[in-house]
Amino acid sequence: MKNQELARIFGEIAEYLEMEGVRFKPYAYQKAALTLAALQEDVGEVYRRSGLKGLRAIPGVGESIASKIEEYLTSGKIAYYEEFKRKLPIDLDAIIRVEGMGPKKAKVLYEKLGVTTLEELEEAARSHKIAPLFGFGDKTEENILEAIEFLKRSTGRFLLGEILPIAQGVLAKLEALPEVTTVSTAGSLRRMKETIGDVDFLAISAEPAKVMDFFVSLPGVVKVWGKGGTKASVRLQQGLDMDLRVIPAQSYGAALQYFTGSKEHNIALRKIALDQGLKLSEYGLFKGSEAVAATSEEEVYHALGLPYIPPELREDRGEIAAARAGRLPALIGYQDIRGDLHVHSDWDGGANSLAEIAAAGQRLGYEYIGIADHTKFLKIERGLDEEALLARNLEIDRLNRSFEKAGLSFRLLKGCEANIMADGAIDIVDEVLAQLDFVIAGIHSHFKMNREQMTARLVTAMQNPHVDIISHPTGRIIKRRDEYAIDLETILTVARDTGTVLEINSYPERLDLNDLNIRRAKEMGIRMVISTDAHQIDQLNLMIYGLGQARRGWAEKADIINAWSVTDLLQSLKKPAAGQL
DNA sequence: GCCGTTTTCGGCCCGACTGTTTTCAGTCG
Repeated sequence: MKNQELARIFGEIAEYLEMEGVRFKPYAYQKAALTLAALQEDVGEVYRRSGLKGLRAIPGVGESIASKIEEYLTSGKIAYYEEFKRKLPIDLDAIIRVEGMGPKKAKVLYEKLGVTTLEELEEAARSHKIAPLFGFGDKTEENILEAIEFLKRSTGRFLLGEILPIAQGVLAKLEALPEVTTVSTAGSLRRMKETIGDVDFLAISAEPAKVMDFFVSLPGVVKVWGKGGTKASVRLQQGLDMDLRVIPAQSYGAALQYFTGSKEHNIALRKIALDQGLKLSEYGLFKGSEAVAATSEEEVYHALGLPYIPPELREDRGEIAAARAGRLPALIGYQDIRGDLHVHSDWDGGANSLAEIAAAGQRLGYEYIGIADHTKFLKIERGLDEEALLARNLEIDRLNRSFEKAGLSFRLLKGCEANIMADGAIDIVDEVLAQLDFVIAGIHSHFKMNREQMTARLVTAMQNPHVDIISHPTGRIIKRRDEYAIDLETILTVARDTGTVLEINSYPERLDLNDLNIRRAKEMGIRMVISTDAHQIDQLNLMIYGLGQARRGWAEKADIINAWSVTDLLQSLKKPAAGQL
């Protein structure tokens, strides 16, 4: 699938055009890049099916970009892009990551000083060659060096799962201040993106100065970047930056909308405003100088003729068109989960007993928890063999009887997370699989197989009538390991045809399926399960991260089997074919 | 270069900040 490669190339072309000072074209290429990056279908498939005409039907793709896509698909290169790279052989990607450096400055530094890499940029600044240039100065040179230092130290974006607990702690402290009327997070955190750059807070307060003082002296603050009357910016010892803005109550909604983003969503909204003779900014929606809407987000959306759009959808991935057409999904809610189907007990490498897990599940208000212990191939996790699985089942039966006797509407379900071997076989015999309420199967070995083999391996597993769920289907570990080489279209098609459920794994490093894949699966009518993969009961709380991704993937209750009652859930799983038992 | 429930030509997102300039370009979010 070439979508991401093409998106990257068009994004770079946009930067090159920006360098040349070309007007408007960069915007067009940028838009095409964003559309391609978010496109569900393989662009090559679109081309094979409907040719240039099909490509041009993609929003933001016209005659010129369509022919460039064609050129790339047929020859592997785009001459227009190669020409730019030849003329301006700059590592743009690296250089514009330096705060304050953009394409224009990069071009000047290349032409005057021959700077093409981050190292050369640093060298030029250190030897004071930049300050004397026209349009630059001492301060710019200093800032470049500081920004490069920051880049070297920073680890890039943080996992949502690392940041949300920290942000919730700060939020609670701000909420507790008597001077604070209202406070909320904004930005990518509020949209539940899988990784977060920095954290934004917005607050209403009659005494902003006191709130600022409190914010910059929070425990864990190691540096105050800036502190003014209504805005402060700090760094925490974890290396994370946080911003706080105090907003007047009358424009809080417009500010919350604005600072929640995404940028692309906001741009699209402002266009709608313009079409209606209105102007949208962080201060409100204006007709001339009169504010039409500003105090709440709902008001802003309604004044634009749209229903409220939940933050998780605000990525300019079609949510505005859906809102206009009255076809926004009724997203699964954070309270809709009725159980967790992927929990490891101390029968395998997990930390807690079945009774402890059941008690934790009841505290969460769950109706069921599925015990999905590892199976025998996974020695390192003390995976269970057939005999151990059956013994564990007896204990689950015993516990369930005691819950029933106590009048509790809670039960443990008997499952396992079996291993999909290199040939697609499952490491537990069918007779035992058939005695479980559900079977999850996942890949835990041989990660480096080629695309055909890996796809065939998963297809074989899904065709097994005992396999109900595939865990962490793509295998990616954020910032550490890429997806397995798989043909996801084939996987999705077979999942649909065999009625196999795909997991949305809530581990912050996994979030697998991710938001875009969840959306593709949903559109194909594939059912999913949001699971924590908890190895200790504290991790049952990871559910929120999977839920966030499910919402970002437009999932509704009907798409997520553990938002259903235990009866509906069990009925929806595959039945072993007759004669297989 | 793309696009059109006003448009096939004339538009294309907004405001603030910074550092450099004597009125503004570049960058950022």
